[in-house]
Amino acid sequence: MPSSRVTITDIARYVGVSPSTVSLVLRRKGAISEATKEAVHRAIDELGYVYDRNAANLRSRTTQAIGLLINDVRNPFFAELATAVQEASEEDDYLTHLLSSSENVARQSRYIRSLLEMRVAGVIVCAATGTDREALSPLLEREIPTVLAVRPLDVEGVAFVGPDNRKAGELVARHLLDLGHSDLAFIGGEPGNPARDARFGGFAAALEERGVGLNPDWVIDIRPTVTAGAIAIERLLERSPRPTAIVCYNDLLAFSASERLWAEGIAVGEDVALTGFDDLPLSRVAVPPLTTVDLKVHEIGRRASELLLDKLEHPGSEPQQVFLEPDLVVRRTCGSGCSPQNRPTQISEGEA
Amino acid sequence: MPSSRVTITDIARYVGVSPSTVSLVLRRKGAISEATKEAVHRAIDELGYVYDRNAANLRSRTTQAIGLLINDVRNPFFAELATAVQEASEEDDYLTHLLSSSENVARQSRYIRSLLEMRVAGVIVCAATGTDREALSPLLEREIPTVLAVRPLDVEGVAFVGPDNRKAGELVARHLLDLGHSDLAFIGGEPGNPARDARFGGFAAALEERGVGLNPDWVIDIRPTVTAGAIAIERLLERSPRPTAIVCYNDLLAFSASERLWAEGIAVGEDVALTGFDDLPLSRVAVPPLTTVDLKVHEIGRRASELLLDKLEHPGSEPQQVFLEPDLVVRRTCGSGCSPQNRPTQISEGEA
DNA sequence: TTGAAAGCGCTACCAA
DNA sequence: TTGGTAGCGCTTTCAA
Repeated sequence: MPSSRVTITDIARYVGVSPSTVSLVLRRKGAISEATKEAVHRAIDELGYVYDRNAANLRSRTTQAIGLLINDVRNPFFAELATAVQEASEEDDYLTHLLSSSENVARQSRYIRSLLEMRVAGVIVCAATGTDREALSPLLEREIPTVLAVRPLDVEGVAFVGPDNRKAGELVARHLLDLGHSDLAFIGGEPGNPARDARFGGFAAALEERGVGLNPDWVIDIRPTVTAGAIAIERLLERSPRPTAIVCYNDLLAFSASERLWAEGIAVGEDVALTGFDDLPLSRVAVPPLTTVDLKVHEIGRRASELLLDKLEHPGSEPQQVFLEPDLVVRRTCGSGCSPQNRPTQISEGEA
Repeated sequence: MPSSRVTITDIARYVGVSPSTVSLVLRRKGAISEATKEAVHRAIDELGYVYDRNAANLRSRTTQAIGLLINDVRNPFFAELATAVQEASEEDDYLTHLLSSSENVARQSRYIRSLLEMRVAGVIVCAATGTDREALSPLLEREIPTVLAVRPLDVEGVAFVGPDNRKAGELVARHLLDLGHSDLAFIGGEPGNPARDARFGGFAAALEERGVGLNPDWVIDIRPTVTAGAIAIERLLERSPRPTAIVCYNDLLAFSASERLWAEGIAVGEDVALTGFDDLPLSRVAVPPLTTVDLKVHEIGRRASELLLDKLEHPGSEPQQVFLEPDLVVRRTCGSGCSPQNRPTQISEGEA
């Protein structure tokens, strides 16, 4: 069995047909008789032929591939998004090239270039923190079909799919207010980050709506690293008076906040209420299980993929902006209102 | 500015040199005068040229790309591995094509085919559960440089980089024994899974070494899903007598086990000791912070990448088997021996 | 230090 | 239902 230099021409010769016929069989195009189809496939097996996508892409000047640029695969939220995009695009026979910038804008730019050089048909982008219009211009100038996911960006005429962050902020705030809290803190994220601003905006609006004051001492801005929650809690504990409920910018941050409170002997869910945003799989098995907002990542990924593939089939359509409705998920960190169906036993999937 | 149909020939004409000269400039090869280099780069900017990697790959019959096939990006352990591989291969100017099979063997096979069609130079594989020799044969038959990572497989002559799982098992068992425990349970993973068997093997050996009996009632086999820990704990609690220490197959499993124990009113770290394997970033901020074994994922990724790239530069070298030394990380779930440097405040990176 | 020409493996296009 | 031929955009090879 010859190594990987078997070409379509070899197959053609072997079967006794023309290269174009073999190509048609390979692509399931045109009307080819069952007999030749079979013969071609047999030859492929026998000669150990492997399709050369580089040659095909070059000649056809198209690819059946999209790029997915995400800010960090290590964040479970975005890993889930990536999985959803991969699955959805696979259904339409597109391959997803997944690249993780690790929040590094320079690396992100290199990856955009790579994607361009590969001639991907389109790109889905969860932009790294600090990305500006300029950074995306290689995509926009060449009019590569692009959809922004999760992280909105101040760029005109680009499609977007993400959560309704403002609504999410309102949801937690109202829940906490309904539980009788009126001393609410908001920790994590930095002003200027659109997701943080929208969540905080919804949060603040809900307070105002109920005539509850917002204590600026209880708003802690901090870059959302895995350790940030703990630091924010430390700062918060220095304040006097202290809040009775703490809204965290995301679940990851809530975990470290929760640990810090526990370490200080403050019982989360009893002495203080705590919430996150995202609803990671891990949030169900946190101790105590975290009350949070399901941002529908999987659906975001699916919709982003659908939007992009749709754009590829039907160019020239208006760029859509999709904001998915979030769901409040009440668990144990708020002390009450816990519904029994949120018990961990109910969880059904996810290999460890 | 013309769209992406600008070719090397256009650049050549614009500058007044030949296409081969432009090609040489692009690849930083040959001896080209500074003047022409500059002129070429200017032309590239002005005409908006984008290198066509498909054409280059076709002609040169090689690629500067490797494939990374992982079983699940949603598992933070493997997300970290992916990041490490990406970073390391980037240093050698290789692009990593990251594909996550989600533990689906059929999908994994499709991805292997895609990688082959892309003509990647080599592949790193974290095999999906259930993968056999046959599944990797497309790679092996064509002698594509391959290195298995994390998950060993019963395949002759293939390079491997992973943790020393047996050692890891010994480490936790000895720690627990040192703390005075003699009633130890082992939960999660299934016999036949090499990682589980090695960890369990080391665990059992350590008990035997100290003359401590192993109660089969306290060995719970279960597929390591996110919910498995809780289920295993439920089964364990039905037994009588009960163990005083519980070793979990991995950190994710330990989280749900921990939550379940908490829900039952059993204080982890006081009433019972609990440990995991992996040392995920989240394990430091779990409540209580999880005692576990650092399997050195990042280093595994880096070494796997180095091994592969080395193989690409120097073919014909013997396939190496690298087993990295694990480190015990003592935190709070064992009740004692907690060193202050494991406080969450010490964590230094990772965007949430 | 640069150029001319051939050709990588495939698909497009037209013809039969 | 199939075949012939040109050529996608690059690199290789050899020559100047």
